[in-house]
Amino acid sequence: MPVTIREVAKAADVSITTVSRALNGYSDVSEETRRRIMRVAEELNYRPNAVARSLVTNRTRTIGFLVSELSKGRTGHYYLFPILYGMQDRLAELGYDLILVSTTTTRQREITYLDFCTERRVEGVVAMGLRLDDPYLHEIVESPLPSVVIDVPLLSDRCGYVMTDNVYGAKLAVRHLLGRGHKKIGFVNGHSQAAVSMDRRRGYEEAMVSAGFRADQLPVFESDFTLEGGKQASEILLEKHPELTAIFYASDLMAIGGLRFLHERGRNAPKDLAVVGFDDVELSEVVTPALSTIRQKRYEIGVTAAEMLVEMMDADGFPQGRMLAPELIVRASS
Amino acid sequence: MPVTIREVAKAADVSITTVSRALNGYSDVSEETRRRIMRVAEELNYRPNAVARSLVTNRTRTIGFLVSELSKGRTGHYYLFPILYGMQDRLAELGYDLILVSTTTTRQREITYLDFCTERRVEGVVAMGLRLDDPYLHEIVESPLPSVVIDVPLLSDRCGYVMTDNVYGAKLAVRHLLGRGHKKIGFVNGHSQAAVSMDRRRGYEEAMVSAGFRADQLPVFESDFTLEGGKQASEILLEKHPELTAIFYASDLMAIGGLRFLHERGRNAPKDLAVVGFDDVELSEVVTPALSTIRQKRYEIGVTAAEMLVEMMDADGFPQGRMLAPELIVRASS
DNA sequence: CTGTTAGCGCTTTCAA
DNA sequence: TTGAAAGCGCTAACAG
Repeated sequence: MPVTIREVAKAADVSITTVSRALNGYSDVSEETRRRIMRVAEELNYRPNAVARSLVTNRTRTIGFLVSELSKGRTGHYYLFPILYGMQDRLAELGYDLILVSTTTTRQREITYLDFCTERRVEGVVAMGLRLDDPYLHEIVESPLPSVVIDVPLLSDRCGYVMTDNVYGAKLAVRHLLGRGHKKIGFVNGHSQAAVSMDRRRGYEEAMVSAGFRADQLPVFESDFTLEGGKQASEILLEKHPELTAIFYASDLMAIGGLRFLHERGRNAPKDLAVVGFDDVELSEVVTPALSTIRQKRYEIGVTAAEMLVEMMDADGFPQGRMLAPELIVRASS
Repeated sequence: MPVTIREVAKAADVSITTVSRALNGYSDVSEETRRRIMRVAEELNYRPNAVARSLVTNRTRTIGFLVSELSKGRTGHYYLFPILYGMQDRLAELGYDLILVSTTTTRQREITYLDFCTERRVEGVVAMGLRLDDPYLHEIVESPLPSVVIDVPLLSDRCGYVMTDNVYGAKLAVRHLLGRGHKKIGFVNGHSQAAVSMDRRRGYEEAMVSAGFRADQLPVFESDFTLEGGKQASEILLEKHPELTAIFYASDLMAIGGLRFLHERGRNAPKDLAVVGFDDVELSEVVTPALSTIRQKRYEIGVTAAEMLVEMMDADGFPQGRMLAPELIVRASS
């Protein structure tokens, strides 16, 4: 059993109250006593029991991290890791820890998201990977628990969001292709239940319309964000629109699927088709040809989510929606 | 503020003890009382405070999850996600939750792994991504806290491990290639500070020696597990040993790098070079040509780690080393 | 079968 | 500048 505050007090010959004050940096302790207590605590290797402290302060400094249904073989984790790291790093600095909120709550009794957080006295939640038709989405957004969702622009009383400015990102991609002289630019979108899909489509359409194309005649195909999906989408889209000289994909994985499709047909990017993706996952830099893409600042998204949440919790800040600027990365594929 | 047990007791007109007993499923409560209490608890939407419970039971049902230095742009997360899911799923069933143990402990004051776990009263730890020269490794293995490490065969008083039988896996790969008629089989290994590298090399060597080759003349090159590393390794190894007709890579990512190298040179697997990887990450199925590989049962590794740890914690089981059998997956690249 | 009592380890009034 | 005492919400003897 670990050392308790009582043992430290006894060894330092003071009351536990004084130990508590000394160790928590209160000013009303004489320097001499403080030093003695610190020394004793050190010698005994004392570690305050966070559980006991939480019970009295009513603060657990615990943040829930929820990734929806990711266990089901989704490929989304190629995208989310840097976000997680950004969150974790910043939260550690701010003195918070992350606990994973299981979505496959197969515990003895079924337990909801909010029940879990209530029992554990989780102070706030960051959620990602949520589809618009995800049953959790509503629960999280409407819950009184402070929360931040990634990539879903829903604001409520206690829920903010962080995401990339996808409309702008898509425009960057299209303008880049237009600038390269392309006129026939297709778009392979992600599934319709992702909020980002709508924005990326809008960005694509607006940029194309600005360039003089008719919105209702744009070559668009809806896929599912995966590599395989991107491959199939490319085939279908190019069959229907053989005149295309460029395709913008709403994810790197789909774009890589496109590259693969081309390769299988003995064709190549950027010669036969210019290819631009979205996300800038690690893979994009190393595929052949290296993939041009719209970089999302994923680590920063994580950091921002962390700070926003803590501000809601600690400083009574109200929920905000924050858009981070993406960045065009030109590589070999376009 | 959430509802407390006291309020439930008052509303149900019993003592808090009885409420506790009823809700925790003790038998010494009359059916009628129990039902009444359950109903009241339900109505009030009562959720027991896990913090308070932990303080008295001295159990937090919290497991630490440590991934070493993964934030530093490592590509290891392609591998580890399914392990995490396996753990999380099984631990949820067993009534435990995962808390992330930050390795970049930039908190106000520096705090070690063990300090963190002590303060949070973490009951056990699963660690992965540990290099043999990782400073955490020693600390974890020697710590009195029950722990399980993934992919490092170090056993101690309180630390067990789970990993794939890498020697066997490598042998499967080599035998497969031998069976296809290959005689000149090279090996691209991961970095030397990974325990799995040693085993995979041993498996390769033993299989080759069994087939009549001399151990000291085998074409081996040490790389770093990454795609880019695998690409470079392929170039170097093939330059030095142009006679090779097959290469076995110690990771899928490196093998994919190999495929890419071939492609850039206008050559192809399996015609010009048979390629086999290790891990069976999601990507391997969708690259072209689809990658033959040694499948690690990653979800099962996670499940096993969870069960082993819980057995150490709950049932006073002693630490074990567990090897899971890998599986040869033959696809197009060989 | 139920209630009383005594803590778990800590923080926080309130007095001294 | 220090200590005594109360109590956070719960479980667990021990009586009755």
